[in-house]
Amino acid sequence: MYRSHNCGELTSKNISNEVILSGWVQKIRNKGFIIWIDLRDRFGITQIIFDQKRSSKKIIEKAQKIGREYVIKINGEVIKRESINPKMKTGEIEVLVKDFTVLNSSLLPPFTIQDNSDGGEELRLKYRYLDIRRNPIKNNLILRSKITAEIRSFLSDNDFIEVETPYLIKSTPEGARDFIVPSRMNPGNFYALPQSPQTFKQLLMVGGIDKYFQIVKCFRDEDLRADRQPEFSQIDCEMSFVKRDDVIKQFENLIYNLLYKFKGIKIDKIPILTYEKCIRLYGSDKPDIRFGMKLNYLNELAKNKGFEPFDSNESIIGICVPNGSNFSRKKIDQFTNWVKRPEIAANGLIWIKYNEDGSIKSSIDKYFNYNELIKWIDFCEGKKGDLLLILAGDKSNTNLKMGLLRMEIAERLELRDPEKYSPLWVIDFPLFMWDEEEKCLKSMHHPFTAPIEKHLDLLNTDPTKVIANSYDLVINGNEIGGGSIRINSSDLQKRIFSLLGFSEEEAINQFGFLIDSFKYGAPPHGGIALGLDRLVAIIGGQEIIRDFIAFPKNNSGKDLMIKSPSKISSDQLNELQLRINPLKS
RNA sequence: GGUCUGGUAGUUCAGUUGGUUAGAAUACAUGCCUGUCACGCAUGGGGUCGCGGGUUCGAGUCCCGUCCAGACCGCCA
Repeated sequence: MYRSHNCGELTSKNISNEVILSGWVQKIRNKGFIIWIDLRDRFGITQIIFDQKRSSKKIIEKAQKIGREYVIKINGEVIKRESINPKMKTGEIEVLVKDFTVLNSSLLPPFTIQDNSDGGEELRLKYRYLDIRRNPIKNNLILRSKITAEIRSFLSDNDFIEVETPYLIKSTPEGARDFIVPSRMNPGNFYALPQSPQTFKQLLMVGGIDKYFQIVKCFRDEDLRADRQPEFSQIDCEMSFVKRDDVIKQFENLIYNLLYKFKGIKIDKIPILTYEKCIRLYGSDKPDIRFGMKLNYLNELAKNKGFEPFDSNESIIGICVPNGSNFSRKKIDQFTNWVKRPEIAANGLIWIKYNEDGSIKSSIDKYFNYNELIKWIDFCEGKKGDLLLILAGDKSNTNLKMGLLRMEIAERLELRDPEKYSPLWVIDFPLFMWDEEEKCLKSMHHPFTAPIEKHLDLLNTDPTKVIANSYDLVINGNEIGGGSIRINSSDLQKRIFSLLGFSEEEAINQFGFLIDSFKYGAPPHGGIALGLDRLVAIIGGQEIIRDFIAFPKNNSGKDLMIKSPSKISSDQLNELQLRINPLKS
């Protein structure tokens, strides 16, 4: 028997019990007359003790050879500690070791296995199996497991059934780059890994499944970010005979349940904002609404007053930074430099301090008088002590730049409270956007998204104005999920493909199975997909998803532990009838 | 594909204007310590300064190239 108890459960109730424990050596405190070892397993830490007075010489000598991260099995008696540790769950007791076995020794780990490890990111990924022994990672995985279980039970209770869809599917030009898998039995042909089970879940609706879900891996061959991995998990759902508000209501309940169960927070009804309003008020389609600092459009007040930077630009936008009037010149310059970086490429940042004493100090004092500037501050809903920051630029992107600045300021001022949760539905996205590079329309969401009913005619006259019957779920500035009511008519679907520049032949070739299925009584349907990794990270109070995934990829899409991706043998290439043809760079 | 930042002890980092034997903390080893729990004290070992080239009397430090890592932009229907 390896253990009678785990390392997290013994308390003063167990005093004088004979127990067997197995685990890893977390920490050795050798005082000479006594050796204490913190023994760790998944459930916790129990202090075990070797004592000159109470243990045999042989055991103590043997104990001297134990090292960090050795796996040992001990048996002994639970005793009350002479000095208790109130910080530990098991802090009232310790186990006096009668005998022990080294089950396995350990090399010295390359970083400390502690909550605050000294290990850097790269090293921790290379030795991920050691990193997982640490509480922060282990607890993230436990949280993920619990959230996943909760989601499964919620959806099952709501009559959803889980159906698996294939991973080896067909590559299509729409959307992100596919990961490609060569087919040995069909040389020269390739499977693609799914970016989402989109078409399959729609076919399940045609198949009468009605309410489907799947917690499913999806794959996108695009560059990584803190919140983006090439393989990621989605809570993929689809429902039949629903309208937008039915889907929103159903998943609002799910989010309510999760935040209540895991954070103890009862959220109000989730607000709904249109895409147009999001962009106008926040300069983003995934705004963080935990804090204010909304965008204000100052054209009417500030233009044509003889200040060239305003007069020569299409858009003048201000935001009020709460309690920003006491910022040093240096701090404001940091923001100016930030917006001047090539990623933002603003010309400059104008600042106006509305001091606590009612006075005003600004970078444009020479051009505007007190009364004018007060009007601007009023217009931007500023109050004494605030700082008004203004960007001027093109109509098309100045609001987006201001949106980025808004987030940067919030980040630096720590306005993004990790204990606060502000979900938001964003609706009424445009169905299409114009791709300037390829000179064609692209789907904003995906080509199976239905337009809102009253815009069906607009498809023929002005497709860029058509609003999609879609919805995104945003939490704290993170896009957690998105979905739509789908097209279920083969004619409309064909029409959309044609607007996207597909020839009839291409559309049939790539999505004929879906278009055909719609001819056999496809019910009205819609759904949503939530990013599980992001959702778990957000509930875990973070925005970096990496540590909520057991074995993630690094910034360059590599697994540093197994060293993938890697070259394959020439035999494997031959079997697949493939040849590597390096392109000149 | 682009911009920026970094690479020095097992680990995390410091290293001034280019100048003697490259440091700290932590980890590790040894010894001491009669209740530790971030134990304490003493001693000790530990370096291809990412790699290659250049400038120089002299390079961890300056220049060029390259590799690796991270953040961001593009990209991510």
